[in-house]
Amino acid sequence: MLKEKASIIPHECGDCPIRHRAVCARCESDELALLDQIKYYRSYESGQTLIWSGDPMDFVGSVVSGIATLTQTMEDGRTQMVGLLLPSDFVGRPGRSSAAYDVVAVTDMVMCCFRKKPFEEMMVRTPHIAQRLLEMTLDELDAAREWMLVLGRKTAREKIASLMAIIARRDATLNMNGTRGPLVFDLPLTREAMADYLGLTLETVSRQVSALKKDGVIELEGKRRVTVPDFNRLLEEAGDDSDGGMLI
Amino acid sequence: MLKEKASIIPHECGDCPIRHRAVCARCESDELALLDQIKYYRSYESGQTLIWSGDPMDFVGSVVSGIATLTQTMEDGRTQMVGLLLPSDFVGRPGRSSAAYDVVAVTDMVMCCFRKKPFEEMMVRTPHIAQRLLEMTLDELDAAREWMLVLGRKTAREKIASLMAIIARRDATLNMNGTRGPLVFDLPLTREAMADYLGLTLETVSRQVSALKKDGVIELEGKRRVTVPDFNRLLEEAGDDSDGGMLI
DNA sequence: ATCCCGCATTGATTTAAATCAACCGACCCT
DNA sequence: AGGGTCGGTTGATTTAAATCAATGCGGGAT
Repeated sequence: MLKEKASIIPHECGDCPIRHRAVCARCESDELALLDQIKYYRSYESGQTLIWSGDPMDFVGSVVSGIATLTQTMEDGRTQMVGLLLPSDFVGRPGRSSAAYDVVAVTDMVMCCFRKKPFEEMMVRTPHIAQRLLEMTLDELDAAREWMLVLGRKTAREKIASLMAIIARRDATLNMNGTRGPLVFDLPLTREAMADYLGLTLETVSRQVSALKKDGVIELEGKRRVTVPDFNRLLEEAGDDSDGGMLI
Repeated sequence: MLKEKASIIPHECGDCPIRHRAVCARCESDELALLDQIKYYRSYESGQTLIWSGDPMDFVGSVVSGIATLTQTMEDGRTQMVGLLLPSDFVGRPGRSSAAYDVVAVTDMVMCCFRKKPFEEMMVRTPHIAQRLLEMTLDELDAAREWMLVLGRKTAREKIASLMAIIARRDATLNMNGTRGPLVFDLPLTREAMADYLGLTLETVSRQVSALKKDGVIELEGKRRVTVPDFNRLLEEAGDDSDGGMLI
């Protein structure tokens, strides 16, 4: 792995890839200029822990590129993923002094950070930021509740199918693949991370992925590249209303 | 059950029991006066479904008294509770036209409702409302993530203990029982509702409640009234850091 | 009283997923 | 080339919880 350390990647907000999806999405250009003054970029390597649960949190920020996980761990080591952070997702909670979860990079990533204090002050004066953050938080809450159904009531096979459907769907929206026909995407997670997301063991994940492949629900190229020949079939396997949850 | 139908219970906001915890908590008296103009009360009986998933939602509101559940149901009937609504909790999502979950009263209840349109308009002009709603939504998201750990990684016994701990804790904060010594509270949920919350069957819930009782972790008076002689013991049984999650 | 009905408990058996364990293959590093 | 590590697969066995099945019990209604 070539570790060219491009540790500071300055952007103009104007051509920021997450400009219209992140917490700044609703900001006018004058508000953006203010944010611009307090922002700074940080990059992290795959595998790095950005934030440890319980640590003081002196910044918040947006994922610009790459993927991270939010996880909770019990004393005996059992871990549950509670969030998957994709580009434009917000990290940290204004008004909270210490982190509630571990945040771990699963790919190399770049974050657009704000020191917490100035950001909080700005939030009070800039309703557009609070409005957008509310909207994003409500979306996250919906996603969390969707996952509660997956974790509490679905079988291992349905869980895997649900995860595939979610990744396929977000991949389609992120990359604007409005295409009919087979969906192709890369799993951003290891089998173990998938297990932590789904409340399973990695062996069960491996078995159920193999089973879905054997049954033609998915096709695999290597261990990470997935093709879904029939998205509705996948939704059926996920136990979802086969049209209630169409793309977008 | 005496069905005296006190269907309209007018309150002045000034002496509203949830005044300082609900979505209006941060409002100044002039803002409160505006809310007062668009609010109305509705009451529901235990067992009544306030809102069906998928239905158009033309109001939002706050639970004034009583308890309701938020549930998701799969086609084959498997159901998962995804939220427990207590006094001061907010129902509905500004900006969403149809309900995403069933909302069911588990006791008689009173709601303080706002028609969605006027409420949304008011939110734009009244940052105090949006700020408070953001805060409440972030809290709910934390609670949902806590539940994801419970659902994904805890054993049946730990799940029951976790639920008891949560109910005990909220009962203590709601009723200001800052008392040392044994906690006493009533379970607001049937065994089946507990099962739906925890991703278990009602038989397993019943067995594990009996087991916790046999082991002296809880005491039961009838089927609903619970005494917790040692809260730290309960937290241990829940698999929680035995002091990380103290009251408040 | 007696008959329900909804809620709850308890027991016997089955089963889905966890656990324990071996092994594979790709990639990296001396 | 050889050894090591990491991520992944597959098999055998165990186990926690689900399922199937009775039974208990308290509160209305008749």
